[in-house]
This record gives sequence, C-alpha cells and structure tokens, in this order.
Amino acid sequence: MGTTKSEGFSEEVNELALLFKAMGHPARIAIIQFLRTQEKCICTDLVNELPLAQPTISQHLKELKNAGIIQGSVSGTSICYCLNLDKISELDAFLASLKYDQNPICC
Amino acid sequence: MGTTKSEGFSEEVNELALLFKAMGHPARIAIIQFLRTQEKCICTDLVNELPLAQPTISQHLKELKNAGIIQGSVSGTSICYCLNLDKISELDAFLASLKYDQNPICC
DNA sequence: TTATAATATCGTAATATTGCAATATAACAA
DNA sequence: TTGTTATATTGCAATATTACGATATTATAA
Repeated sequence: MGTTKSEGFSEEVNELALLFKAMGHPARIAIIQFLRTQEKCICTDLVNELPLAQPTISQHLKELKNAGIIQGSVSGTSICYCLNLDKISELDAFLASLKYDQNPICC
Repeated sequence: MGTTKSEGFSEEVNELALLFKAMGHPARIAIIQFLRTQEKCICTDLVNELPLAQPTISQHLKELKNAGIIQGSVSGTSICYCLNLDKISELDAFLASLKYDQNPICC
C-alpha cells in the first residue's frame, strides 16, 4: 500500500489523474501562473519569486516537465520554460465535458 | 518535511492546488466520470464498478467531498452523490485563462 | 585556465497518502 | 427485536511526497 492502484482503470483515467496530480501543489500552480505572465520565460526568477529553495523548485519543474505540462529548452546557461498548451487543453476539455454532460435532475 | 509549504503562496494558488490535488488520483477521476454518466447518482455501484474495496472508495469520496468537488445527500440507507459544477468551473476557468493569456513568442 | 552563474542531482529526515481488514453506525425490513 | 444493506471510521503497514543542504554539472566570462 501507499502505492496508487492504476490497474483496473482505463488509460484515459490514469493519464488524467497524473496530469491533475502534477498540478496539485501550490508551488507548481505558482510556477504555471508565473510562466503565464512572464514576457520571457527564463526561470531563475522563480527562485526569487517563490518561497522555496532552488533544489525544491528544480524538483517541481521536473515534475511538471515529466507530466508534459511545461517544456524547457536550453538557452546558454539558463533554461527557457514554457507551458504546453496541448496538455492543458486535455484537462480543460475533460472539465468542460463535465459541465455539459451532467444530468440536471440530481441531488 | 513531507509537508507541503503553503505559506508564501496566495490564497488563490493554495485553493487551486487543493482542488487539483483532490482530482489527482485514478479512483477519484473514475468516480467523477461515473457520476457524470449515471442516470441516478446513487453510489453503491461504485464498489462494483471500481477495482477497490469499499472502505477505500468511501475514503476517496470523502476527499472529493472535502474539496467541494462532489456533494452528497442522504436518501434512506444510501447516499446520493453528485458533482458540484461550481468548483469544476473554477478549475476550468483557470485552465482556460492559461490558454488565452500566454505569450505567443516562447520556446 | 579559473571563476561564476544557472540548474540538476543525491541523500535524507519528516510527513502524507494509499489500501484494506475489521469494525462501527444508521436506516429500514421481517 | 433481529437481520440486512449501505456507508463510515479506525488502525496500520507499505510506499510516496516534500523540502533542503551539499554537491555535481554545464556554459560562458574573465
């Protein structure tokens, strides 16, 4: 136990869960918000912006990248991160579908 | 450590993170999908539908309810759960905003 | 080459999450 | 009352996550 059970759930369900999980942390939401509002997406600034140490931020960036929510491209000594709108659209589509499919006579 | 640091992040960021976190598990996504497609939202069926034991499902329902993503109303011996579209709209609005605000010249 | 700046990785302690058996509770039926 | 059905709670073992200091890596600058 302690392990999340993924067998018995559809691919789609597991994929969505991983994406939502990757967003389920304040630092990672803050990173996403920061990337949205930045002119340039170079990211040492996150270390000054967020109340977390550099290794911790690096770790959160890695998780977002693994989930495919952000992309990073090397640019000299620094790395340019940005949002991957495709993944974000997947989540958005799922949530939007909930709003329309739902049975009106409930609870 | 092990504890998520929430001080230093805005209320909004923390709230969004909690909502996403609540959805970051296959069982909880499956529950949400099930509620969407059911005629009636009575939920013993989840125990037959999902590959998890009854106490585990009960626990996941509780987490979704605590996050405000679903609501439950007692109906005799059983409980009628349904989606709370307001919360879902909050998440949806956040994701949708990412798609429009983003800087087009990036990475 | 040596320094510096930006980022990543490792190791680890503290805490959280997950899943389930056992058990409790609560509403109704016989 | 006794049983039955639906759900919740408790307790616990296994595992995952979080945060960070120390240290590595990598690219450029001096």
